[in-house]
Amino acid sequence: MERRLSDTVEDYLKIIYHLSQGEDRVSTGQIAEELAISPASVTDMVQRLAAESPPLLDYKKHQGVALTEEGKKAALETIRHHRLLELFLHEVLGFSWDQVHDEAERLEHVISEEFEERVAAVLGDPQRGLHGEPIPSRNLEMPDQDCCILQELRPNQRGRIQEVSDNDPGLLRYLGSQGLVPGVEFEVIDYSPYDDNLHIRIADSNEDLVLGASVTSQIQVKVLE
Amino acid sequence: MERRLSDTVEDYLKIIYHLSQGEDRVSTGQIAEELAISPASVTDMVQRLAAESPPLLDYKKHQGVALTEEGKKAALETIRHHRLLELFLHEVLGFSWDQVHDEAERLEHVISEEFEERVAAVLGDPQRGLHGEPIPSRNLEMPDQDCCILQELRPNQRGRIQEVSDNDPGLLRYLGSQGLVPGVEFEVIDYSPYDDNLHIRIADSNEDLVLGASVTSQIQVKVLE
DNA sequence: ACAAATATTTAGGTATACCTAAAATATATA
DNA sequence: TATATATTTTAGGTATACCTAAATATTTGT
Repeated sequence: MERRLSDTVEDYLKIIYHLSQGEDRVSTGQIAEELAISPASVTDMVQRLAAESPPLLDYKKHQGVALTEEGKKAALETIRHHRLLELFLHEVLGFSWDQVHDEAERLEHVISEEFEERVAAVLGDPQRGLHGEPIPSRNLEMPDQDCCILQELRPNQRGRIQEVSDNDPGLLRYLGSQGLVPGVEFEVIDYSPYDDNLHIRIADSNEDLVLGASVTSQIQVKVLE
Repeated sequence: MERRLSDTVEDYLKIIYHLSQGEDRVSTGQIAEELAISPASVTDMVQRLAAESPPLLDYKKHQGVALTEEGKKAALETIRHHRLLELFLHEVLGFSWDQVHDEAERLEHVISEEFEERVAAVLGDPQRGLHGEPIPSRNLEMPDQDCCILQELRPNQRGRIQEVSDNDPGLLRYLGSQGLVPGVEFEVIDYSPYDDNLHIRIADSNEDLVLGASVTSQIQVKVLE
């Protein structure tokens, strides 16, 4: 059970975990897309990971893959590392919230259990990451959160920003500059069906923001009644 | 000039730097020994590194290798990372001085310039590492220190511990328990030529310590008159 | 100086993780 | 339902970084 996985394998499992959100199985094409490698390489790899003992993936030709329990644990371990590291880089070393992703992406594969535990302790065992993401617990339970995508809200609905996607530094700088950070509450004022723009008003503010789909699709919110 | 070197290449350069201390050239056999791989693999690699442009090593068949300026800079960069990380792991995360080496060994290859600079800033731009090692400056100048190995001292000589080797956790725990840490002054009381034992007395202490060659060879000292 | 011992290099081979091109299978459309 | 399109897989190939066994060069001892 205590196999040491390569950085590459950890990346595959992590990506498959993320792509599995809401989906039953994940296609090799999607994985290739995300990892920016050829579909043939992905087929190669997923066959190998499904052939491990115990297998990390469930794979059936032409039907995509799903994580096994084993693979899911490994993915959550890496995701826990990533999110703890992002928070640590910000809180302790003063990285800005758009700088942490790339650094964490490399560090997540090499830190020890010891490092993970000391970082968690220094941060006070946080439940949420820098961008609002839930952090899997030490025993790798992922807290489930019921939230939806800002893009899906319509006028008169109110919500609270729960999580923003962490991998586009430019987007993060923009969100930061507009005050669109986890915890902030807002109301949807208007919606334009043609360009999919959403007009929102942040609580305790009198300026409206007009956000396109490429922004609203990257923000997870909790709907407030 | 800004090539990205693999972890493996960085390890070769670092080891060659360390083995070069005092030596003109380093043999492939020595490198193989240190890296615990076969001499044939080392020959392979050093030929490749000498063939790079610009070359990282100077290599002549059967005559060992020496670092080029380029190779030396790369080695010092990795060594700077390593020593800053060891200090950081101890000071900020509370790792003990025998735990830091292995962790730093993995982290040193993946941290960015940004990370390096922030860590250096948090630590107050330290000149010496956790085990007393000189830390190369940001512009990769290695402060030269004139010190010698404790093993070479003889009765009536006094000295100050300058640096202890960082890679053997057991040895480090022992040294720590005996108060043999950088900065400590002592006097050599006796020397046994047959077993190469050194009897020393730590300043402001009344116990003698008897240290074998496997210990005294791992401690660098500055001789005091 | 020369043989024996030691060190180094060459040759050929392995696993990982990627690639392209071609073949096979699935899905969509007429 | 048959064909066109898109997706996935197979086959064969590359670079890195290691290996063992055999060949070659160097060093050591007499």
